[in-house]
Amino acid sequence: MTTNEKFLKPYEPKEVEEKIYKTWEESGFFNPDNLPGERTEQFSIVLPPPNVTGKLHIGHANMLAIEDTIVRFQRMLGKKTLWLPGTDHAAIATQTKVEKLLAKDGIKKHDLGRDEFLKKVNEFALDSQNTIISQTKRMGSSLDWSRLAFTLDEQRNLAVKTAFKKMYDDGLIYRGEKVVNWDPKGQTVISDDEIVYEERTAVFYTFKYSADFPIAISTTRPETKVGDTAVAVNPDDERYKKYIGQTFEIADFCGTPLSIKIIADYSVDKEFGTGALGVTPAHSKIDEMMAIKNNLPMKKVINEYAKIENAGDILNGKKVGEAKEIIVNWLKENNLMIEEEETQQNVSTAERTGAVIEPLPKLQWFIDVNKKFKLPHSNLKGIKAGDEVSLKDLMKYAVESSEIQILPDRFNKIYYHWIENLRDWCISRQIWYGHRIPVWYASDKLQVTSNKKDEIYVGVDAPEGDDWIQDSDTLDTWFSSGLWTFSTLGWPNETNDLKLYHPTDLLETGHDILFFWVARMILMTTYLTGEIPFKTVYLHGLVRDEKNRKFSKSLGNAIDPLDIIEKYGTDALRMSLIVAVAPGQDIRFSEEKTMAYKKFANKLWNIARFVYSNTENFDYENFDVNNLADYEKNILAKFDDLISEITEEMKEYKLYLTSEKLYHFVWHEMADVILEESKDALADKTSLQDKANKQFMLLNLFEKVLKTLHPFMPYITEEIWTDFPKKQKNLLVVEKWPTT
RNA sequence: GGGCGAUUAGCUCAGUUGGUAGAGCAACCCGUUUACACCGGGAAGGUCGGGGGUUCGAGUCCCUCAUCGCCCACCA
Repeated sequence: MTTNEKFLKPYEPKEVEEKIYKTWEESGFFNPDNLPGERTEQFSIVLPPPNVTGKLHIGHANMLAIEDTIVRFQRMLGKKTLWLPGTDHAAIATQTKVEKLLAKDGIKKHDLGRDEFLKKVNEFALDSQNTIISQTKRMGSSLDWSRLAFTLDEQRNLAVKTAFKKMYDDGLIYRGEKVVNWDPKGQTVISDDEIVYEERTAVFYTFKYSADFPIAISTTRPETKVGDTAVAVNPDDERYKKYIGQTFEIADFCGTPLSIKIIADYSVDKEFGTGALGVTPAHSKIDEMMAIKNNLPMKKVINEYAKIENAGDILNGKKVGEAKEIIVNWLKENNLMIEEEETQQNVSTAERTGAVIEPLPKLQWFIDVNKKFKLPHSNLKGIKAGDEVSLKDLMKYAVESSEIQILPDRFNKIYYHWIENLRDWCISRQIWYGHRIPVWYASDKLQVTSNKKDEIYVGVDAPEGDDWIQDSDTLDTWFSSGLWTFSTLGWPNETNDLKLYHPTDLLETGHDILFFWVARMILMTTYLTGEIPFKTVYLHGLVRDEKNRKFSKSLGNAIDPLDIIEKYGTDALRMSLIVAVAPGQDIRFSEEKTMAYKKFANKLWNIARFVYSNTENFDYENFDVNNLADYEKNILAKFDDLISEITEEMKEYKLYLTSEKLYHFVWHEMADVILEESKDALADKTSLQDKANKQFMLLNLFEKVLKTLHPFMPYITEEIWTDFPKKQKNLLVVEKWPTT
């Protein structure tokens, strides 16, 4: 097909995208080792690994569009550019998904056993990974596939075990019996960050434990009251002062004997409820703290199935909901109920399963975020090797020192606030899919009970001898994600990649995982490598539908990016997700906007047709620029000004501004004005020199347009570039960004 | 309860360090023998949420109020 014939039809994305991506892959240029020319500066970024739970959604498309645009820009600037791909095993999410799939065939995971079940999960994960990779490619992502990583592969497992052992040896990982967030549906512990609060109306009951008990208390959870071991009052409260220190024996509280001590605590609000608080140490974190301070016994009365235990026969074995009814009725029958009042309450639910969280005391593994230790190596600003710091300190300093810059910067405050409220991170999970905790116990029983160092072996490899039993739990998925910037580069081995590409330049991700992921990466990386994980964090917003709702399967409003690509082409989709979308701001996805950029692609296509067909016998490369008239010189100079402006913007990741400016220039200046004003000369209505001047100007502008637009619209620009009249040229991917 | 964001053309949103308001879509008029109807030309549309302040000058900085939204939190 000749150049002219090709451009006679409207631009058809489907016909070029697959072909062009193949050309890019075969060129090897996505791998920084293969990039041409002398490249002394590096630019590196890791892909936030999508969960292997299924397909990509429009949010992923948004992320890929932004990152690929930045990466292509940096590569064209002449940097040794690495964008490293991977996927996340997403422990709980993936396991839950596979369990649901198996349930359709009537299969339960315990029927299969751990090994068989994991085989199924791995098959699913691999399948899902393949889908994700092919979808990612369709977005035009210039990822170095030769370095593909998975959070649960062997190399990452080595990193995880190494990190765990080091933290254990430094006393930063400990095993402790504490009140944790138990998910009765998922049958596992979850971290504080995996809790979602749901506002519900509840009844606030005010009652006495028994007729002779002097103080009334209020609660929304009467069913936990069989586990009470104290009542706390404010020490300044005149009403209750005289009881402080006394212990009351209650022979029968709904069939259960209670022993209640009256304690004093300034955290109790005199004005709230009755001004007295029933303390349930085993089933509330605040109560647990009070119990520790006052040396109160902890009485576990709710088990892992959210059923009552260790109470009287009336309640034992009852679900918490039933137990509540029984106790409420019992209180009424015995004239102990004083008041029932409706109130709004925040109920903790598990992010993944939706189950109501049951706080329970359990023996689990934690990361101590407050313990001071000596940082062995440090390239961090303001912290020397050997300085005493806590993990919290590290997380705070890294951002406070501006060594890490968060965009937009209003997220700094949110980040600091989170750190201040951060409690020890519970990292063990009672699920099968994930990194097995690298801890072995001297016997089976010890796994359930032991907290003593000499009965526990922690190591990268299993201990010698047959008697050791490995902990059956796995790690929170964010533990391995936290290592992502350096585990993907080969850590703990001292690889060349690690030296060249770490710290990475940018982390681009959604603001919804600032705590889950960004903060954990800063924690892990500063501690384990003495470096920051990345210099800049670019937080994008959530993509919502036209009615401003989140995309979800249950709403049925999910958009498959592949359908959009099918209709409008990848370049149009990318532009619609980038133009005028400020960082951190949620965006409303609109097909109309995508349509507008499909038209823009066609506009560009027709400019190509016009420029190429009007310069067919023109010798672009040997044209003497001194012959240009002021008219052309001014136009070219003006565009050069624009280029310097957008180059600076792009370096500051302001691609939402750049894309709009380029769009405006191409359509409303180049096409609407400059092309029109060139027509007379091109039709030989003026002089030969004028015609040549215009021909040169058009080609020169167009060359720069294709290059500057390439990061945003890689497919169409690369395709048009193949016909550009230059003898010496590379693929546009590795052409030099035009700067003056 | 604390923190944050938004409020700009009918709709969805940009507006970089303060210097006479921008885009897409929609709506209006005109135009089609060639780069493009996935188009062109033209016109219309905003006291930048209200009020106050700083400044020669404020969409932009400060204060205050209102509405909507988000995040965090142990009032049991």
